[in-house]
Amino acid sequence: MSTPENGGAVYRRYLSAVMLHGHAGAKAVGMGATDLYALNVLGLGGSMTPGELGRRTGLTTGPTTRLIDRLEQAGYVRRVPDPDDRRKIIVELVARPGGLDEVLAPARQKIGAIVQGYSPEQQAVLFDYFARAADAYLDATTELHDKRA
Amino acid sequence: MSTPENGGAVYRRYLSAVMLHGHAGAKAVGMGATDLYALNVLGLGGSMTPGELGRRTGLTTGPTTRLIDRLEQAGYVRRVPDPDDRRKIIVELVARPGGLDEVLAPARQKIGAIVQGYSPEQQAVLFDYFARAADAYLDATTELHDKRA
DNA sequence: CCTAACCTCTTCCTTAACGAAGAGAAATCT
DNA sequence: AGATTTCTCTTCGTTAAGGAAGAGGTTAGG
Repeated sequence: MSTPENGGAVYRRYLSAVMLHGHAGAKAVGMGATDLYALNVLGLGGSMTPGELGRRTGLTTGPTTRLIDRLEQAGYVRRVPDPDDRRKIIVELVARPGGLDEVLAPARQKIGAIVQGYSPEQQAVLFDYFARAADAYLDATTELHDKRA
Repeated sequence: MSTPENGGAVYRRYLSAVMLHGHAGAKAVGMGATDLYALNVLGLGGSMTPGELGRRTGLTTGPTTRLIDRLEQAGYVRRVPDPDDRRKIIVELVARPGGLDEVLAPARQKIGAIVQGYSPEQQAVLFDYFARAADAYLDATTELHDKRA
């Protein structure tokens, strides 16, 4: 069993496994790395314009258009006109049968089973951690992004 | 605060944040997606031959050679001759100052601080979860990989 | 021994993705 | 109203990455 003493190693292994799994899933549905990245950006940031998506993915306008083309053609995303500004377009996620979400679902079920093996109090600790850690990672990611600019 | 009721959403957000952060870090040090993937494979599986690495990354021999070339030139990896079989080469990870690990370190420190905010019993729950979840993800990744073959 | 199998690397070709620059359409400002 | 700014999209050229096929060196089996 793992203890806080070897926590660093345990955590690193966990992170690697998560990243590996995400990447493998993307590959299994024939998706490139930038596409997966963009999907995560949309999942976290909600619907946004191509310009905003390009900014957050670090792409210029040309590749951004084609990134959205790919995602739209694959059915992950939809282009919706902005009612307030007719120059703009809003890119929004779309539930896609047979898509990445379904490919990744088996793993999430396993995780769900693991989590349910804990007591309610323990589960509360886990979910509290998830929420806090997500914020920390998003902060750190923003810093990474700023450093590049 | 998060509760098990909205646990699915919380967890998805957490996963997206982790993946986003890894990808952003890789980009910040000028590393492609496959390179990051290979680094994770090596971190999880330990040193291995180019053939094995190629198999696990889903690459043929040509791109595998150049993948290792890139990683070696960037200082993340080292080629060592296999003492038992002189046809073989062993690729092993190398600690790299200024590399991906250091770029990602600030986030890990934040995570460390979060974890230390919990009681010892709660920390034990977290580390237990990390270990179990890593196994689950690795299993699921293997299944993904097999499905493609 | 000497042939067959194995492992890595090299070479050539194709494909995919990105950046830069500019066109077209719509909103904002004077 | 007219000019400027702001979006998105298109096009062109470049670069990076992957697949296929074969060469060179090494081990294993007849």
